[in-house]
Amino acid sequence: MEKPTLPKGTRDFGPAVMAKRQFILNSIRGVFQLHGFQPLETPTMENLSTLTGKYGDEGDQLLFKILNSGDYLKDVDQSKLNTKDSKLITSDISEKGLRYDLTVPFARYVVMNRHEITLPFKRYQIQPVWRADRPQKGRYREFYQCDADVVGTDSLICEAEIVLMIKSAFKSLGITDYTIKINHRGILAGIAELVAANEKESSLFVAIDKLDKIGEEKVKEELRIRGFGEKGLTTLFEIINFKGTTQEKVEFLTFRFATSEKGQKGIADLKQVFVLLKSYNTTEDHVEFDISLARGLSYYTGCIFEVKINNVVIGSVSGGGRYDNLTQAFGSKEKLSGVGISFGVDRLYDAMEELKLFPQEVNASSTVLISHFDEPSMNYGLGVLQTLRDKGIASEIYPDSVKIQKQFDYANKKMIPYVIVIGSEEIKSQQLTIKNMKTGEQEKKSISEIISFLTGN
RNA sequence: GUGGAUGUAGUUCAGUUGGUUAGAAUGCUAGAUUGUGAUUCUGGAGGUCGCGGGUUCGAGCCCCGUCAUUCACCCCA
Repeated sequence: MEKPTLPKGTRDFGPAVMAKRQFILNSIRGVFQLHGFQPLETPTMENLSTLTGKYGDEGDQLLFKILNSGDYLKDVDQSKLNTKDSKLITSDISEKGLRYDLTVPFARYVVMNRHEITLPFKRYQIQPVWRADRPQKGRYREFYQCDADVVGTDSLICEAEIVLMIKSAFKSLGITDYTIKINHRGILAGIAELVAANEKESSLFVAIDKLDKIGEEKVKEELRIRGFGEKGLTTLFEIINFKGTTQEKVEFLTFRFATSEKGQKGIADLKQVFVLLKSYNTTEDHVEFDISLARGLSYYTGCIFEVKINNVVIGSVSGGGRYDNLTQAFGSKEKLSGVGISFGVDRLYDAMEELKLFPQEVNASSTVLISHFDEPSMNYGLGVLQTLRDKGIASEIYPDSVKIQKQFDYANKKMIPYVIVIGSEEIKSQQLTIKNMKTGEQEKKSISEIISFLTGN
């Protein structure tokens, strides 16, 4: 028989992995709720018309499309079929696709439910998304995103709170060595004006975003190929190579952007965000104003964020920014500004695994296993089991009458810290043996003593 | 979409210039112990060497194809 396999880029999550994933998910969910965000879920599939055109040409190609049900070729024009050009007929044979991110479905939801949403609307969403690219390290075809977005306000308090939420989430995850990079599309636009990028803005942004990865020379090389002149390149690197404190960068750019309206706006926004952070009584630790941060998604218009964990070779674990026009793509006449952040659970997992940051406890399943020497003691154990569960102690009984070694092995494998041993002596004396599986120590206690021992009361 | 690497036991891997019956560790399983494990000892099961073809007297090893996994590019969480 053929061995079953998984589709490329997808994974099963066994109990040990799930325990750790849920630790991450619960931590992030807790942070979102603490900051006043409410949950939202949207369908796995969306109409293709909802998804296409929102992520650029590259993004459209990475959409998973769902074949129409039934006789999907029936109504396709024969001449189109004869061309054998699959792009021509995709719109005829597929009208649904899997969601590519959580922001676009959220925008769709806001437009559809505008009448019952109170602005500003703060929602969080934790669901898998799908992308049809080729998997590699830290890149999957199915992965989870944890998004928190606010729509309906231009307030930069939202930007500041994004920084706070990132800090708070990383604190509860135990990640200490990381950098929140922050920049502004206005600043990038200002740079583009200065180097006369004109129509080539996006290739300029893509190239400078790679600066810390491939280095100055390679970026220059790429930009020359894209048709940028030496004069522009000199100006560009004068700006993005500027080193200094946030304060110094702001002053430097204010000077350079004297004639750029967009650039000035970017500086003013960022300045304000840093002022607000101060009002929150938080430090600027981990926060870095990075002039070369660009981010690919074209819908960002204001501040942009990206979070990297240091000393781990993995892409960014979190990213986000402000977008002014997203709901307009769905025919909203009202201009709703939104700003959001997304955590990539799978990358956080990989990074935390590599840095050995998962607490030992997350693996524990039950607290107690009830083991027994014979059938009468197994039956007696059932009553004990129920008593423990009534007190909220996660517990289980070994369901077969087998030798004690096997029951202990089971407890060890499931990392159950305590085993209660029941035999004829225990039944007679009403004193059960409780064993600490780590130290091997054991003592006899009554059920009520065991309960107060395990619950710590 | 483009390029590289790797496919041998459940798992991690050895396997000589191509030579007889493909090994180890670990895990699994049964027993030294009829009330005590992770750390003793002994036995047992488990492999169409990814798949298909070719070269050869002979292929796990060489050649071609194919599939899978993985890394990088593009792009992205």
